[in-house]
Amino acid sequence: MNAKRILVVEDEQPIREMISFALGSVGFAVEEAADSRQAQTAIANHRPDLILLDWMLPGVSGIDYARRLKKDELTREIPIIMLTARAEEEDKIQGLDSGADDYITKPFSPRELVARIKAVLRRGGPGGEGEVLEASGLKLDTASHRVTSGTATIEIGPTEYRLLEFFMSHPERVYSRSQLLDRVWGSNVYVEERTVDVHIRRLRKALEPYGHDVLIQTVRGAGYRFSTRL
Amino acid sequence: MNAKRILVVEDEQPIREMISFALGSVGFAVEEAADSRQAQTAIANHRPDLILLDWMLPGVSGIDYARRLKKDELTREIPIIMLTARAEEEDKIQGLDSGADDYITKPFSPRELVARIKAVLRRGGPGGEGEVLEASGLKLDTASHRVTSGTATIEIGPTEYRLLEFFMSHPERVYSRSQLLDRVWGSNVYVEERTVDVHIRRLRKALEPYGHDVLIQTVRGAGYRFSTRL
DNA sequence: CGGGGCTGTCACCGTTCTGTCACATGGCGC
DNA sequence: GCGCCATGTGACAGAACGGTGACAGCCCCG
Repeated sequence: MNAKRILVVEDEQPIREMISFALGSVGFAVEEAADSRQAQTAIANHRPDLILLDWMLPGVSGIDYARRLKKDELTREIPIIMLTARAEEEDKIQGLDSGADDYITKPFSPRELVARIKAVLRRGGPGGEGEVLEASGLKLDTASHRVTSGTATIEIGPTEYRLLEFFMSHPERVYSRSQLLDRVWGSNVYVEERTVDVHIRRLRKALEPYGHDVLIQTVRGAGYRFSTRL
Repeated sequence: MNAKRILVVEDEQPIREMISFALGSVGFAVEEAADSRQAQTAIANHRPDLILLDWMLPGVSGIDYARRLKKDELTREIPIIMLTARAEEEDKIQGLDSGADDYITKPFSPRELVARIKAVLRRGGPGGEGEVLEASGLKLDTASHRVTSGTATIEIGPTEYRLLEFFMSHPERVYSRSQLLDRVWGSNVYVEERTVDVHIRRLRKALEPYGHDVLIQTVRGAGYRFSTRL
């Protein structure tokens, strides 16, 4: 596989170099840009597979730039990870609104950065768009973000959707609450393990009218499992 | 599951004790160290599962110490959470390449501390590969945590599962009650040896409808054996 | 600023599991 | 056949575990 190209847009040189070094040393092809103009040039030259975008940029702010990228047909599909120094909730929300695929709060470890990048790349990666997961008549269309059973559409919340998507793409395997938190919620989210139970219940409740709730199985003492077998 | 060991490296005694108390009360096994020398000793004695490292330490600074830990082959894999009183950008930058896995800025709540520790520990190993153990038509799938015979799923409790998993991965060999307690229950658990008998019986009872109970054999005066031979 | 959707936490509850006991059963040496 | 001792077995109380309804905070949308 060709090395993935990462474009680092960050105005502070030391940080930029540190990131470049960290990513370069694990095999990514890194390009750097200090502001949105340089970024545009870089994108035009070598379309990156992912953009790391600093929150604070001189001139056009990172968040505005992210919006611009997501509006443009040519760049819309490039995943963006926002780097932000501030951890305030408000920032995070705005960051998500901007269309960023993920965000990382400074300070962060290189390991975490790499992990996030890989995670985001994985999402958009192979199989392209529009994968349809199916099990016992329960269908989940990743492209349209829709869950159906027969002709009926099943309404579920965002978290339940992510949970179901994870389960359906990793069936016949037990996951502990801990692992689910990691894989579905994200690695730097701090919530109670029992919260998983609640979302499992919400998911089951939504699937129950169609009889698909049996697919979500409890493995006492171990976690939960998605399985078509009883 | 064994309690996770946390090593707290912090020179100010009151803070150290507060942290110890907070972690101890939620079930972590806590060890304390006031400086990097004590920390080294503690690590040598009982390899911790995670290190809480104060930013400011007398002598070798926390950040230098973190770098040292991450260089050493033996300690590289131990996750580190840095405790820092200052939130300045400069410190963060330095923190970036110290190799720490997370950062917490003082003051912090015990709750947050615990949550982040759990989150970091969670990242560890996503669990190995799925192995399928088989004997005389009895199948045990470690990935899905399921025991089957033909098309039927055999329902067994957690302890019976662990017991069967142990037996199937160590077949044709006698284990005394004491050894089974050690390998299946855990090394520092106090239970009666006869308890093994009871779980053996429960396991046999569960396997009996499928005729697999003959695989669990009593060796009078020695213990039990899992064997496909009569 | 009030309603509605979503999320994370709790407290409470029923179920399942666990470790022990007491007693039954059974092999073995004498 | 007799006793002895190891093992099998049914019962049980307490603990652990997971299910569930309720609720408060949050944000978004009129």
